[in-house]
Amino acid sequence: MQTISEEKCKLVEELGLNFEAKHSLPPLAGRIYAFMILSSMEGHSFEDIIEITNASKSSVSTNLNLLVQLKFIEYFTKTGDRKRYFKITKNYLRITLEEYHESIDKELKLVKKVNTFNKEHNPEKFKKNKNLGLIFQEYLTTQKENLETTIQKMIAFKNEFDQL
Amino acid sequence: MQTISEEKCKLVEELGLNFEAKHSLPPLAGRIYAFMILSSMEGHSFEDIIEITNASKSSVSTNLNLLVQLKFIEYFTKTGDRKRYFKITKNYLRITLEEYHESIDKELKLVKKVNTFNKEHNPEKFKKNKNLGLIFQEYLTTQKENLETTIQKMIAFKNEFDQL
DNA sequence: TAATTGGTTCGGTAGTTTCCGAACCAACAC
DNA sequence: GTGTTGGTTCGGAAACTACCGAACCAATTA
Repeated sequence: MQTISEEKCKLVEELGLNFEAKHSLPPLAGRIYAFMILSSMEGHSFEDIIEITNASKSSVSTNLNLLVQLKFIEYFTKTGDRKRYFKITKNYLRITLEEYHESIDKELKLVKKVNTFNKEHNPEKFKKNKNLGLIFQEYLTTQKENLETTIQKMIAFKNEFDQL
Repeated sequence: MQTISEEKCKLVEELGLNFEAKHSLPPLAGRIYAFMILSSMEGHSFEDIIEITNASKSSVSTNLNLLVQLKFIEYFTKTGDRKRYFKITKNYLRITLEEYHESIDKELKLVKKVNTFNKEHNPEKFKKNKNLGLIFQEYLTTQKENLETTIQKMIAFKNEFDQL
């Protein structure tokens, strides 16, 4: 029976809630993901995760598969061992950023649409709020650009790292 | 019976879903808020909103009060008229940004906690991922700073505007 | 062959969310 | 007083979500 320290347990809950909210995942998926982030790279078996999360086989199966599908985690096998071992993907930070990027891009497009709509249909309101609207739009653009350069940085670092 | 154009109707749905997700609001609250953003500043009565959203009195009441409490919308009255008229608050963009700020601040604190934890408990993993982790942390810091300057800009503009 | 292991699929259930209608309340009109 | 208007509160229904257990399947072992 595997146990984890109380400190880790608490952090798993906190992180889990965060993932749940940020990526709209089911609670169990959030906890599994959080646990993986706080663990050594070696990989955890299906059974390990059942024990640690205190959840059923079926729930763990469903949520592991979900996380794999979303590329947050991946699994590997060992020769002469039918088990699958799970760990976070090497790219999990980049994937997170790419999700953020998509989200902000969507919001930016919406804001532009709204501005166009109001400019046409509520011209007085648009004039009054024009500058605030533009400040907001500018903010989103900056955030998006920062995301893009960060993603580039990560990719660059990854390449450099893999050369070693 | 008040009706709105199909174009506006579609945009309300799209924007509504976005608010729902970004601020974790009930769907109806999201739609009401979206509708307000796309309307003239004049204010809409309780009844207007019932007709436009095709929702019940009770649901509209609940969700209007929620939006007021969250300061996304506000209401005013007219002398000799018992009705309340609702419109988005002047600060709704700033409030949105402040919500984002709180959220990113929370995430940044968590990331730092996780880095500290892994540094102590999974030193090899930490060393491997150190740079990626720091890039991520740096990204969050930049986003937070951008939010802060944007909020300042909005406040500054607001003051300037009110002087007129 | 049968038994075990590792994991998936399916049906159902408990819990939660969102909404509604009916009853209600307060203010005003008659 | 009674009736109407503007809005709130409460109980419950419908829909959705997250999870579980049991049955199942496929690969391996005996």
